[in-house]
Amino acid sequence: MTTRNLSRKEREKQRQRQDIIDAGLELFSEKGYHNVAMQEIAEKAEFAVGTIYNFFPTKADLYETIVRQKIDLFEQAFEKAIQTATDEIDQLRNYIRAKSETFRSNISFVRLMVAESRGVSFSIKGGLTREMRNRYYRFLERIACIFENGIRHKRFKPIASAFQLAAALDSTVNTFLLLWVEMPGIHPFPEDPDIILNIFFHSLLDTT
Amino acid sequence: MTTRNLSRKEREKQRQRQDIIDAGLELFSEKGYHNVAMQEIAEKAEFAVGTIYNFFPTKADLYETIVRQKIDLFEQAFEKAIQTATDEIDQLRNYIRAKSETFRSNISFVRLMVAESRGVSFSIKGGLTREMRNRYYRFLERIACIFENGIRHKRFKPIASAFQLAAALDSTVNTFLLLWVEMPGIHPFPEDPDIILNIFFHSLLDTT
DNA sequence: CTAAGATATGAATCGATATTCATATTTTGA
DNA sequence: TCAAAATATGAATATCGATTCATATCTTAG
Repeated sequence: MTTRNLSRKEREKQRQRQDIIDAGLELFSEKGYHNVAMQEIAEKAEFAVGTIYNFFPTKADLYETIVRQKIDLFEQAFEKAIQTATDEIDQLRNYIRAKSETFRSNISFVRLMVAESRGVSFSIKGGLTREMRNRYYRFLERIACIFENGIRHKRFKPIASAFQLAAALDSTVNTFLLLWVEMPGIHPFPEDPDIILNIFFHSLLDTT
Repeated sequence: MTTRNLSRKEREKQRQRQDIIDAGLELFSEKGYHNVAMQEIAEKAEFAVGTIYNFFPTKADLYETIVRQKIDLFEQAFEKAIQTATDEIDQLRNYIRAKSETFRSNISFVRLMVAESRGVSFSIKGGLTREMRNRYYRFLERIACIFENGIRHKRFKPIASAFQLAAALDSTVNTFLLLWVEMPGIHPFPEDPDIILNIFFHSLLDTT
């Protein structure tokens, strides 16, 4: 009973913690780190300011927790997507699909990243900035591997370095997603990942 | 003599104003809008705080002025580059070259944009955000026109909508430039614009 | 049921900094 | 050279908001 009691309590604590995180995410993504007061977060999460400080030592810490949690989620989703495919083309398809799904179900986080990607709030402490950058490069390397393999397997032509191809593809996907986030009516995100991939798969030049 | 005197004075005023702008740009790009105090800008520009307020009514106003000035410069450079070419391929080449040159000679501004693109500082007043977004879309439309023409002239194949092609190309160029800004040693920006264009011009798929 | 311990509360504190304005300095025109 | 007029100065003001902590409330275990 004691353990079970503790466990219930633990779970309750986690739920509260997550409520604060959710409130923070929503507010930060709407107004940006510096334009949100702890007071507001407290109100949104239905706690007193002081209580928030029982969970997170500082505002910056709360922010970092939010970002890390989401980034972890994103990375996991992408990695899983890539592993659930055999040939390189399918890997790219899956990664685009995963990215689109994860974006769609985490729009407020995407907004947060768009709003202050590497900016201000991160540079409070230099640490998170560097960490995020490194994580992103590692991710690009991961995509680059797919191109690397594709080239080795003679499925892809080496029209650029694997890393450049990865950067080009990922930035294109990002831009399409951002266009969709900002103007869903005018720039819907293509349901079929091949619409994006075709830009790379087919030659733009008409040599007829 | 009076007019000349006034003119000298005017020029002097402009120089001072520009000094403040330059100091602001450098500091904002290093530390982000919210982490720079007017005091610092004053010191860097070798003025007293009060003097800065003789030129700019508020900190936000100074910031907006800095951003607008640079954006204008960028837009002009791109437009000129596009106009200095006849066929579509050369237009794209020139635009990439112009973008790379303008980036290279305005790194601190680029840093500023990277750091807080649409974020915090803009949202002080809602206005600048929307303006920037609209300007960017107009610019993308401008690039899309090139693709549009290329497709009409049968130089390009319609592998995606003109706007999508524009978004894909521009985001790729941006990413390459950012990689270069962050790690010039590891990811040098390709001197030859064709290295980027080839990603789009040639088919990635090896159909041999 | 009760007291010790745990937790939540939010008013008060404290630091930071944008902005103002009384004063000092410089420039102008006679 | 001199006194308006213009301009520059920076100490003082005013506001904002992160963080603290004395107090109130709730939980637990005996």
